[in-house]
Amino acid sequence: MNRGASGQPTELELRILKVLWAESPLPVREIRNRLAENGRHLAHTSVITTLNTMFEKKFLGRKKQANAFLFFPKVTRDAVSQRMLGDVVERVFDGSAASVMLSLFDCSEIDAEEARELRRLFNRKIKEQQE
Amino acid sequence: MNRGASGQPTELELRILKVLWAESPLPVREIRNRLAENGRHLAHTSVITTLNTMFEKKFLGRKKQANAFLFFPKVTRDAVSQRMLGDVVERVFDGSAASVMLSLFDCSEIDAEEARELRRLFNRKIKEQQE
DNA sequence: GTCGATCTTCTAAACAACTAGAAGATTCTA
DNA sequence: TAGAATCTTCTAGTTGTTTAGAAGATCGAC
Repeated sequence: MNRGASGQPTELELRILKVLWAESPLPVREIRNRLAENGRHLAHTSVITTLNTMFEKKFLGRKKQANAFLFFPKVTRDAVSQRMLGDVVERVFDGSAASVMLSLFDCSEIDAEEARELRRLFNRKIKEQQE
Repeated sequence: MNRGASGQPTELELRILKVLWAESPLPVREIRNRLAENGRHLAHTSVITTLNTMFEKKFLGRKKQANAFLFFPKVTRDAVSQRMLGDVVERVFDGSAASVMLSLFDCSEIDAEEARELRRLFNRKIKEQQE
């Protein structure tokens, strides 16, 4: 079993998805430019190859316009995020969401606004569970 | 750049680390048995090969006992968890821990006990930030 | 119609993860 | 000491990701 068998997008695939989540559909050249802006410089054909495998994996759709293809996402950002996070929760934290949150607490910045927002959510959840 | 350049343990490597975090040092045969108990059946030499690459990556240490090696972790569970989670937070959620928590809220079970514990942590954090 | 620009498909190289066989070394036992 | 068991190192095949060149198709300009 290869690690890629998990069905998660790879590092480059995720970058491409991010480009297309921000704006789509886009032609190859445009996607290539956005990647370059993010510091990822690739040959035109390298981008095409990756886009084609993503198309085969059903991560992307495409439609022909004139002579060129336009690509667009077939998966939502939320769905992918959930899956990738869920994968780590499962594999690394043995499925315990609470452990993940504790871990996040230690190593990341959460500003006052966010902290209040999250506390509110917990309050609601605790109330719900008391019903 | 290959995705492996991230320095994170791969799927199999993580499984092996988990075995050794639970008990160490252990000889190859024992590690192999524990993996098999978890549904991962591998040839003896496959396990050795992987252990050796993990040794080269400094994930593991080893010491000779009689004719065999005993392997033990050189990285803590907390450190690896933090790094792997941090990687996803960065790559998928653009560094926003709050987004991750919101996402966790939607898709995972958090029981009443945990919810109260987490609320308590948020309360403390909010107080700290008010100072 | 031809030339050049642009787009695609086909092919393939490099590398890492995973897998495991063959062969050599060591130790244990009879 | 001979043979069996066990352990290691060496080697190598398969697959997936990333990278990109070569060659063919298409379109616009002149």
